[in-house]
Amino acid sequence: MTKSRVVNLDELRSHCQKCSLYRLCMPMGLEQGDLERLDRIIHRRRPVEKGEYLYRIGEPFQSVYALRAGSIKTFTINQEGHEQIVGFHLPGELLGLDAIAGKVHVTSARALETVSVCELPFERLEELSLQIPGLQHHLLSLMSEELQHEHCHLAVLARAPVESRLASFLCQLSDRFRARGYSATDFNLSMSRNDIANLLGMAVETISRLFSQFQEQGLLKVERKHVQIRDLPALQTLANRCTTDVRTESALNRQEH
Amino acid sequence: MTKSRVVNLDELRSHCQKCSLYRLCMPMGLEQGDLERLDRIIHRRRPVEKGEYLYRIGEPFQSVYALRAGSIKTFTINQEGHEQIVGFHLPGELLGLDAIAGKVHVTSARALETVSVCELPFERLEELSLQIPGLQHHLLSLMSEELQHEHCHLAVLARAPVESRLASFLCQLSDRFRARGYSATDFNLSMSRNDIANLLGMAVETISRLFSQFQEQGLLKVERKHVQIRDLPALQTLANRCTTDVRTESALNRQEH
DNA sequence: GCTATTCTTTGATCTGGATCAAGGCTCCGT
DNA sequence: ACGGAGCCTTGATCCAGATCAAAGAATAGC
Repeated sequence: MTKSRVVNLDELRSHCQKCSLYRLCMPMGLEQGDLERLDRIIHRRRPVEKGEYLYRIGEPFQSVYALRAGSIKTFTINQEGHEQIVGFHLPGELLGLDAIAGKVHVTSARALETVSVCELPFERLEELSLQIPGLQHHLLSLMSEELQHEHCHLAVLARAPVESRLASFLCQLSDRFRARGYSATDFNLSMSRNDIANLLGMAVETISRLFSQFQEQGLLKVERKHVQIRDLPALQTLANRCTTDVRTESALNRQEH
Repeated sequence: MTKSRVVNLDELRSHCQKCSLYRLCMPMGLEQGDLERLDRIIHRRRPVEKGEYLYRIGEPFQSVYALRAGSIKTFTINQEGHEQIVGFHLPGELLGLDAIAGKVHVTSARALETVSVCELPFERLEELSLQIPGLQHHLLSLMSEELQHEHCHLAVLARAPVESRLASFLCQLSDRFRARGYSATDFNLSMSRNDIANLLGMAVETISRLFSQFQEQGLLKVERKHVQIRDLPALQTLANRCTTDVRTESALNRQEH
């Protein structure tokens, strides 16, 4: 997250072959030729600034987006116009897959900081999936992971007391940073307390109080956006997650070959 | 739901061509030949009795299941062994897609009443998806719908007061029954109050009180498992759903060609 | 058909976390 | 450097809905 504020324009123009993330967003073991075919359908878009939208609810669905740097929140809007965050996204993740069925975006995606993305026109991606071995399976797997992840989130919202919710959120972030080669215990939150509260179905004030409480208990140090986890095992115990979150697990496996 | 208790053995042995549900579970517009190829990979399993498991968390993932008759609940188990229901499933739905990524089931599926299912070995389904036009897209669409549906559920759990939760649940059921050609206002709940409470993240007592309250308000009549919706619009207003739930919407579209 | 068990309803109480209120910090633009 | 607009924190109060308790249906097992 720290690194993501620096946007290297050369890097933006670079190809999958050189992208340190392609193991996360695309299947491993792709032939060189396949990687090139994939590369050819990808539009490398200019950076999206903090607060800008990658796509909005209701827009026609054309492409999915692979996040290369920075972080993004996705959310729905209910009938009162209230925003409900469904997730935060880190580099290597594919966004927009939930719009396949309706051909219209059902969530909005908004940059939490400057991000760079690869745009993958979905129809062409589907065509390629019929041809490149493993690509179809990879897409299905990614969606399946997302489903699993939502199951966990759902269980948290349905049952967990507030301490567990925040602990669970932090542990999950920790895992995801680790999977990306960043520190698992020392990171910046790119989202506001408000956004965290929204995701976890609680009030901002409660988030704030919990951060203070966790700090007093020696579980972590927090200053503004910066979090340093002091006792990850204790935090994990607090989190008591439904099942190990596979999203991070499989990302790790992929990372390690 | 009412009909589902009668299990016709002839029907169980019948093929996709004759199945009234194939429009729901499989893509429409399949060539006769394609439908036969699909049909050939399907195992028609004997009925699963109420309370029996279709699959359990941790079991190796081999197949997805198309529900033909009856209803099923799927749930995760948290570390205290507590069951968290993630959904109820009606005829025409495909179950088990969340296990693709990990090759292991991450939810358990348990019959709420006697059900019949078609088992589709997933590897063979994947192979077919590379060959039959539209099948790959259909699978992706189904998963995408599921994701959307979970987003809605998530929004309900995060924000909605109890009245909205139950109203939302009932409206959704109503829609899904309608999409299947059953009455949208008159149906039986195959799940217990406990299961409903669990899904919606509330206490059984609250569910019970709300049913009484809704009845007093003239929104519905409820007796034991049987629900008769009297004022669907009012219920929908109460529900105030995040976005129209696409799962039922697209099923309707498919039904009507 | 009878008893045990599980499911459902209703009432009374209690509490976790929301809401309300207010002051301090940051970061932004000028 | 300064002023203003959001953020974030902390404290005080309140209430929606959980929990506890108990009795009445329904179903299953014998």
